[in-house]
Amino acid sequence: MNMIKGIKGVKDILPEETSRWRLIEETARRWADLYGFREIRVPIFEVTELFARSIGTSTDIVEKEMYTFQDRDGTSLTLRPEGTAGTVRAYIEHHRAADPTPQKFFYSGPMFRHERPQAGRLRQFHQFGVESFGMADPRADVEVIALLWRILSDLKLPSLTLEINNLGSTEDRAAYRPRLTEFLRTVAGALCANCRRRLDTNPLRVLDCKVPGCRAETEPAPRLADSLSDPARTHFADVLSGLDSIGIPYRLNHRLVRGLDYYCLTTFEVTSAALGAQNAVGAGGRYDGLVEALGGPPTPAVGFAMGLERIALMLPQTAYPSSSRSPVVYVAGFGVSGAPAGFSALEELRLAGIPAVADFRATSLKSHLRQADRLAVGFTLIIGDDEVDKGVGILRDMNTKNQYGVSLTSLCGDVSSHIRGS
RNA sequence: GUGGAUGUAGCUCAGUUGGUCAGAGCGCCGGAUUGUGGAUCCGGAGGUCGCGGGUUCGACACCCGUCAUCCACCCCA
Repeated sequence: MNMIKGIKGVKDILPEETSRWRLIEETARRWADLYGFREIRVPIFEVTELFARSIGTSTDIVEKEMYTFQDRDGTSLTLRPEGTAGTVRAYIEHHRAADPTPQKFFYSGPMFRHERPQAGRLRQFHQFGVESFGMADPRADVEVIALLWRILSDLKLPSLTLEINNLGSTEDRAAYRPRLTEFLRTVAGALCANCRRRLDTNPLRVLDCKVPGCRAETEPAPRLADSLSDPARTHFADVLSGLDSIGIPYRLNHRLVRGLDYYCLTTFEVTSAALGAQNAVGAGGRYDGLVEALGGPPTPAVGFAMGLERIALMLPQTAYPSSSRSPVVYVAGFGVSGAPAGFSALEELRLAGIPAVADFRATSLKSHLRQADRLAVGFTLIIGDDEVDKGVGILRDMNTKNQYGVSLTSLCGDVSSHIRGS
């Protein structure tokens, strides 16, 4: 029989790892809460066209990375490759624009992209993200960036850098693009093969190329910053001064270009030197045109997404609680009358709100105590045949080795008073 | 999609130019301790050497193919 294995690039998160995942998710939720974002849960699959229209048809994600399949009626559906599209769709569909309160959402969950797996890159991965709708004010950008920074800082992730850039308005970029393309043609011979191809498809990305030769050649390229309209400049200046005013450190990076088509004005990315090649921990930006492009009212918006497994990868060991003995009672019931009495006691403790465990494989007291030790419980309740005869169990403190008699008829009260006393 | 590295016990890994090389440590189960955990000692279970071909008297080792994993390119969170 063939072993059925997990899908390439899709990982199990085992119990040993879930505590660090909880820490990450709970930290993110707590801060999002503090900043007035409310949780939204949108489907993990949508009509394919939603992603094609929002992310951009010429992006790698849409061109070759989507998990797309046909529904029974022939409709093309896609497993979400990111969270913004679905959130925007829900925002429009439920007429949230008509709600007078701020429409600020956060989400958390799996995303799917058919890429070659490597360190920090999986086919099913998890993102936590936020979207802030309706506010064109630069303080909305700052608020979102601050939230991202606060979450990552709270998690004490090492060597973080926040990079930020101004992409200008859609019109600014349209005006800049031919100027850049014109320049790039003059140095095309010295660029890498990928960049020569990108010259036509997405010239802005050439600026973001990591090949040293390309970087050197494009150094004298005309800068987008020089083609920006006054409103775009002012907006960006206000974002930067906003970050300054609340103490968020950043670095300007005029080469920073996000991969998704919908970004405009502010774009940002937090990277860590502690990761491998895939070093982006979180990223986002403003996407003022997207809601309208998807059939909603003109709506300014900003958001970010962060990669949960990348954070899990770099979360310091000290960040989550070490395994000290927990206030759990292991019930060691053994012998012809002790085993059933132990099983009843186990349930009794649980109903009284006392965490209790047992290993039904163990038959001797020795093997029970070994399991209790492995499970790192604080106490073991020993119930053998002798105890049943006397109507008294033995509660053993696993740290001090002290043992106390507890009445089997008033078990929970006796046990909990000893637990509290320790 | 492209490249490189690696696949031997549950885990981490040895295995010398092909000739008792099917091994160690940890873990697991049991015993020493007939009802008291962690330490020590002793014993035991556990492997189609990723898979399929080929070369050879003989392959865990060499060759070819294949699959998987990891890392990098690309791209991105």
